[in-house]
Amino acid sequence: MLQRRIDDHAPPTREAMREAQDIFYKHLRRVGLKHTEQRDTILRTFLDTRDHLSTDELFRLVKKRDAKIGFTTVYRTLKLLAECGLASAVPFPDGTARYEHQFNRRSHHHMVCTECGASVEFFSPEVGKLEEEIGRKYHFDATRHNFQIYGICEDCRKGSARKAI
Amino acid sequence: MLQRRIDDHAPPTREAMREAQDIFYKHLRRVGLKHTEQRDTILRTFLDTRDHLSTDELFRLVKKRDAKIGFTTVYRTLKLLAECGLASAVPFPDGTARYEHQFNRRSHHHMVCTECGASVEFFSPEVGKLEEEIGRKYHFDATRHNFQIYGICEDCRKGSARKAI
DNA sequence: TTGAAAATGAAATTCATTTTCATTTAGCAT
DNA sequence: ATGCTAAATGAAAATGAATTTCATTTTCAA
Repeated sequence: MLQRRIDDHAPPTREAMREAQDIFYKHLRRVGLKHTEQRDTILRTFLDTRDHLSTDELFRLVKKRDAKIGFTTVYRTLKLLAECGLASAVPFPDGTARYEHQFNRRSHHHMVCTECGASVEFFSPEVGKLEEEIGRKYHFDATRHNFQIYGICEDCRKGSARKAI
Repeated sequence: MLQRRIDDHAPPTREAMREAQDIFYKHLRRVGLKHTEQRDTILRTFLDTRDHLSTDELFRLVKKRDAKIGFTTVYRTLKLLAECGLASAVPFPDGTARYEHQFNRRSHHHMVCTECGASVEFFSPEVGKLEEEIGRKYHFDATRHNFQIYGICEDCRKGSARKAI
């Protein structure tokens, strides 16, 4: 199931898309890989989607644009995107690996509803500060963090309240 | 590989062990399940170990105490322990599900070294406060959270510095 | 244009997790 | 104590996501 995702981000501008492609192809050249149409399609599809995608979900979306692209290629491209920082894995409680785009995004975190699976983004600069502080305190060279809050969202709370009447 | 784990917690006292068993067996009775020797052995083994255990790792430890206990039983018991709050899953970057004990533990978080996989616990009451605040702000009934910092630990930093010379 | 290196995608493999099922056990009622 | 019934057990099979293999096709630099 596609994860519903609530945030306040606009879709990527043509400009941003271009920049992301640039980053991707620079990365490919750096590690001696080639520029292909499939990789292009996969990158675009990924950037056009705001949800947290599993490999399989991205694969389905990619197939709509080019039915000949295989799962394996999507899988490998997603890894490349993660390598160059355009995507990053978000651990979700359903066990599958999900990716979100990382390019041009404010540092953010997620609230995940354990009932319906919806995830709501939130922004809290404090969390970033904590990362720094704690890294310093423990002599840990902190590069990134992960913060999720689990609970029941308003909709589900109302839903089950209604049922209870 | 067993995750090295650095924290400042003492092994469980006989007292704490007893209390945990009590919680477990009350839970079993509540849901109409039975008290068995296998479950007892598994609980004890789990509590005696401070590391973050995957099901398979716990299984290996349990086998040392009673070679006849099967993987399936460990797997199912671990789920029961999670149900009654004695264990909880910690999402690790290696993809496998890992559990830690939750009984009588302060709320804590993890720093994970992306190089050697070691995890260091830290305590930060601020994180709990953030959970509350944010839940209130977004009308989200927050029940728990997850906070991990990724980076390079001091040992690995020294190690690679040495290599570079 | 051409050839070497890389990419592709279907299929096979791996591996953790979960389920099935025949057998054994716990614990309640007698 | 004894029998009974629901639950527990554990070996094996099933599942399903992640990863690898390999024969074929494509890219791109010379």
